Amino acid sequence: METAEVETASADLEMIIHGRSGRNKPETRLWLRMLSTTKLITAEIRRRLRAEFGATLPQFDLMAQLYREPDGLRLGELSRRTMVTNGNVTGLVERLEADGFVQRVTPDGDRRVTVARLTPAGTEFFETMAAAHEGWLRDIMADVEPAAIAALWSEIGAVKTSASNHLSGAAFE
Amino acid sequence: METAEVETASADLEMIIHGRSGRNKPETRLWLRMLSTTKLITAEIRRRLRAEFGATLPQFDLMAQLYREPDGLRLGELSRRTMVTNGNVTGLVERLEADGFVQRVTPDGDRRVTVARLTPAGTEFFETMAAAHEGWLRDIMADVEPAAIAALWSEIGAVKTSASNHLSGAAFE
DNA sequence: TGTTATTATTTTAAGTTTAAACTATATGGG
DNA sequence: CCCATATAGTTTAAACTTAAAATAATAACA
Repeated sequence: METAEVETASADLEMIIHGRSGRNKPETRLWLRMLSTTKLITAEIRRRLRAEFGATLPQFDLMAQLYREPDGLRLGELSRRTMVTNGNVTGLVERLEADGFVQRVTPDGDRRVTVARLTPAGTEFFETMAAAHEGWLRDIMADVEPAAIAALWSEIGAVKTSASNHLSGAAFE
Repeated sequence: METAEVETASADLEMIIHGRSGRNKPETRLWLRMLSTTKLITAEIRRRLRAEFGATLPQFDLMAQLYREPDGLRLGELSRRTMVTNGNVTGLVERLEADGFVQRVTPDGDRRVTVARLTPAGTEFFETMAAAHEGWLRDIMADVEPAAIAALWSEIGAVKTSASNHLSGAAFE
């Protein structure tokens, strides 16, 4: 080991801002920790999706939404539910359609609308991935007390509600 | 208002997987809520950074790391701390350098190395943004009890630790 | 019936993202 | 000195991302 250079080791995105030495307000500290934790887990799931299924995380998310709606969803609705912009959904659906997992239909009534739905192959593929996904999360959170998991779920709900009520921009309801 | 169509309203990425009706395991439920909350807040901060400062979130994150290290950081170290891939850091630093906020230097000892550091303009710019950023977070979490914020910080720490200990891929320590 | 506005989706431009391949250095033996 | 190997960054290809502009179709209504 070299000289000084204390080495923070695990990617620390935390204690980033303000006082130049990490004296942040509680809200900022919490946010940085939420963000880094989410990034960590997201990266892990992304890696596994790719390695085991050759799929990307946004594809998985999109298919997850369609899985719950056997009749399919309009692209706009899909956009809201996945929290992905409109234009983005277009591309995602295109690629998934090319892979044979999703199908696009324009209903009779309104020709502006496009409805996307899973094909049988897409349904089967998603079910396999979803089962694995669930196992990964159990694994990733294996060292967390069940009580803490429940508590977190509810407390994060409060954060989500507060955030929803203080949005500036494009956020309805 | 049309017909039935219950309207989940706020973008629900939650209750996505498994049972086709939202009967997920606690770990999955927690994960989906963490993810959607993080996405919500991230989008809000991104919007405000862009609107008020014309900056992007990754740029802000990168500058935040450099701010803490007046002597600058090697690009590889910067990559680890921001949790952004190597190649990505290259582009980010390039653009920030073009804007005059960051400066690149190759030290004498090892010509493979590039160290990035904030310019005076970059430091000043970041300080302004950081102050606003802190205020936004206080605003966003305004309805959350201080005690809950503290509890969350510690419990999410447990999740982060557990996740760190169950990584499959490229994650050292 | 013609606007005018609204809604649904696509396109565009710029930026971010990843993983993998590539280019220089450095370093450590023979 | 030469070669194998490791290290630091950059480049590349494909995908994702956003915000904003552009299309297209429908609805509203004077």
